[in-house]
Amino acid sequence: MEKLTIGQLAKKANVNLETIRYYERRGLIPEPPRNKSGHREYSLQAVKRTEFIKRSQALGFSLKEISELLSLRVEPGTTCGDVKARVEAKIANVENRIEDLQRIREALISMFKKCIGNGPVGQCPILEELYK
Amino acid sequence: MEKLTIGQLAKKANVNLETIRYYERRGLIPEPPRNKSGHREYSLQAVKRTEFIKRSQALGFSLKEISELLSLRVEPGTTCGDVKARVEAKIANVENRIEDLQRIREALISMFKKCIGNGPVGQCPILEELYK
DNA sequence: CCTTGACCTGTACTATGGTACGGGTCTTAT
DNA sequence: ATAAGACCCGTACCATAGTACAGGTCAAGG
Repeated sequence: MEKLTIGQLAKKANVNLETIRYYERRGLIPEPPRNKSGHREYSLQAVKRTEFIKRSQALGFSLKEISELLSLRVEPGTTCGDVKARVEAKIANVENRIEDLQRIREALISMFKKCIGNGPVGQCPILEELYK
Repeated sequence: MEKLTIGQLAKKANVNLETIRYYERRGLIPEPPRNKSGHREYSLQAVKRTEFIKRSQALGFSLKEISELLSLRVEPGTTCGDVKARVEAKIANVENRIEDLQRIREALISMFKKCIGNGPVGQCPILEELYK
């Protein structure tokens, strides 16, 4: 069974070494055994765990939510539906954020159109609208 | 000319009193004159300034960007086009964020569909996909 | 007279997700 | 033998946008 140092794990998982120690402090990565010098010894499982965290982050989950997902995996009595519910909630959350941004986009575009783009800033319709 | 205390300004602009002092430290609100007791004395202009900040924030501008917008108003030689360019950049930025979120949404929905939703968490296709 | 409320200053703390650094130990190669 | 490199721990620092709190002053009302 291959063993990795923290530096090797960081390289394999493509994260900063300090990030690994941070995830350990946050409980996202289990504390690994130590060798006789007190150095952390990781298995290849730790690479997968780290990648899981990164993939979940890329899908919009916070580290707190990721801990919860990881807990689901080990809590007795948890079903697939529990995981599915998290994903469903996240989908709703992402959709809300998209709608907020679309409203913002509309407002910005409407301001943008009002401004001819030349002339002094004193009569800028954009600033006037923002400034009331 | 009506004068407002910091508390009255906070109430009128619907923000926390500490937020006003924070904006002053950040240079977003000019330091107002003081009365004989050293208390800040605001004009009604300060309400407008605070509302400008809040409106701009709601459109996705950071406090740093808002300071820049405010500086444009007073820098000599600034044109309306300078403001317009900021808005255009922000529109592009918002559109990018929308696209990112839409990709995330698609990925989440595809995971969601793969999961039947019953059965133990051990075989959950969502966790399997994330965990690789 | 003295308490209450609103203000003052400066600093610390919140959340989020890390990153950096100082000082110490341990292994490995030259 | 010793210097380099990787690791250890604990703490401080980064950005963002505030919020809270301690300890002090001041004016007005009961």
